[in-house]
Amino acid sequence: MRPPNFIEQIIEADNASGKWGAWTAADAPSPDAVGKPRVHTRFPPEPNGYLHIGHAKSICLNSGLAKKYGGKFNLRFDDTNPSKEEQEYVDSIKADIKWLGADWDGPNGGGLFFASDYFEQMYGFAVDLIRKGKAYVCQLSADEVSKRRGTPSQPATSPHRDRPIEESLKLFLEMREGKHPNGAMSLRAKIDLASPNFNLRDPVMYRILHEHHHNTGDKWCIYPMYDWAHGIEDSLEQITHSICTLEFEDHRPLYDWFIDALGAPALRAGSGPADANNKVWHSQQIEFAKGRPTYTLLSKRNLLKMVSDKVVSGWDDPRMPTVAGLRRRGYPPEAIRAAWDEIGVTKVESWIDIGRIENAVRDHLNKVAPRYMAVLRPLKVIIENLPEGQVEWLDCVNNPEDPAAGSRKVPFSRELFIEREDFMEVPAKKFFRLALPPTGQEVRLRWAFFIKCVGVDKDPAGNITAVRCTYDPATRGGDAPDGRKVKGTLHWVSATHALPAEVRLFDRLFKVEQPGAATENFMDDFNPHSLEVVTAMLEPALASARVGDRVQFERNGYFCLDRDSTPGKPVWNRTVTLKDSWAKAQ
RNA sequence: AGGGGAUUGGUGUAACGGUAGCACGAGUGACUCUGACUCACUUAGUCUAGGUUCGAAUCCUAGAUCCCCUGCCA
Repeated sequence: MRPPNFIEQIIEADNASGKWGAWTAADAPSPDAVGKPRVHTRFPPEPNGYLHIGHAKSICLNSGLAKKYGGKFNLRFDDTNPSKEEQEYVDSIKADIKWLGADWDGPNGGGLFFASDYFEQMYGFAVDLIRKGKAYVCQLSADEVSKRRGTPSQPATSPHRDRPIEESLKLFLEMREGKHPNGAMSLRAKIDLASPNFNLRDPVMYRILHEHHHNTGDKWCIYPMYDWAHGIEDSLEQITHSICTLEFEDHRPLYDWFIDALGAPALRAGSGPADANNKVWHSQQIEFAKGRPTYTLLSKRNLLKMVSDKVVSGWDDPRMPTVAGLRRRGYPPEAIRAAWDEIGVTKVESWIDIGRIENAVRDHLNKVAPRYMAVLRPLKVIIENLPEGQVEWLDCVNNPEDPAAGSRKVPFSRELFIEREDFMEVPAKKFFRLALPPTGQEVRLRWAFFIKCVGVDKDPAGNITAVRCTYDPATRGGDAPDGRKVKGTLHWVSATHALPAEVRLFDRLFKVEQPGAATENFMDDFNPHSLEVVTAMLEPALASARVGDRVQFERNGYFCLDRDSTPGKPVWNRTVTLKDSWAKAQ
């Protein structure tokens, strides 16, 4: 068991002290959770883009915590800015999260929410704050607010700060009623114009935006800002631990200020549930560091540029670090979850070796992916002592790691394909595969027969067109009755039964670990060879594969049937290669 | 400049005043009907300088380096 991370330590301390109270029969995630300490997390995406592997960290963290501590996990769309948000993103985010296995409506699900569902309550809370003298309507333009922001040593200013409460109330109502154009005024919290933390210099709570909202339509023309809205959303959903990334650390005083301003004066950060003394549920904001995978870009701007410049085929291009891309590439959600769990959660900003994530993919697929034989770069082999037309159907083990996976029949005939790189006329040192005599040794064709090379055919240009071999019928199944051993085992496909297929071999999108670090322009580091397309020969059993199926092509890697496949024209994506110590040694 | 954070092998992490450990990577070997998987061994670390202490990654002082903050974005 890995040791608890710092967030888990906080939760365990809270559970021990009873800070958040216990689940009641009315709201427990399950009957046996009643009376147990509350742990309630959420993932609050803004629906303005596609989810990527970095978001997956937060999703796994938050939903994993709910599961681990028998609590609840909410999916909540933080849809407070209609000018950037669209229904399309709501749908894709839901699909991605579901696929990742974060159960907002499963056993530890707390439900699906929208910040926009709280707009009316937020408005009421804002009026409360104005009445308490803690917020005011400011008629400075955005530009002027910015100019008057001050410096670390000079406080900000606003001429409207001491406006009478009644006047702010009236103007705020007019804002809501649409009597003023965008930017004419805003509602600001009255906090501290001289604070060294600029977030506290009377931050804007509401701005005027005459825009259509994907959820509330045209009901509103004022929209709450993140800092004002987020704590309320957490509070209304009785979130216990509000987990966000490091850049919100200096927003925490503001998060706490707003909740305190609404509740009892004695509230402190993470003070817990509402009770007689606490009018407002005060969630605890906790910040953790994002993880940046090497050879990868995650910023929305940069991903968008790759999509619009068409250097990738779209947001779900299998080379993209988006959840949709990874899914299409064949990454199993279990592997993504395992990878982030192994990597851990801290406040240290770090680079994540992309190889770790790939390893997690191999690790999972090794256990579950059925094996097949497919030749990526075919070289013809002719078995001279096997008569034309004769077909041997051989039993092949589907998954040596999983006896329950059973076996299948694979045809063996006079003409076969093997991998080009599995043959050398003159074998290199420690090359255990097929080679010309006298140095060439006997090799095994997997689950089939031992074969020996007896010659090669070449075209006039000297290119090898076929390798001539003989087989030993006594080695049927792949073992010699006399006990002799071979050093190499090759995968193969019967040429007459082979299924041609397009196979897309992906490599990293960038040539360097930290794209853009050297020249500011990340496209300087773009890897022009990140996609290679080959026509491979597959064993016939693969004909029944369905889109999304994940299999191992023996000795080649893990592959996933792409949605571009059409009947008779399959397209396979290489998810990840197998480790290859032979290639590495070369 | 001011404010908020961070710093342990190549990478990611653990330690909560008491033996610096784990995982990944890398290297070597064993095994093998996938040069995969698995197994064994090896490799390498507390940002710096002082101080407190029997004892410091941990506490104190000073410094260094890196990240974030002056949107009516989230």
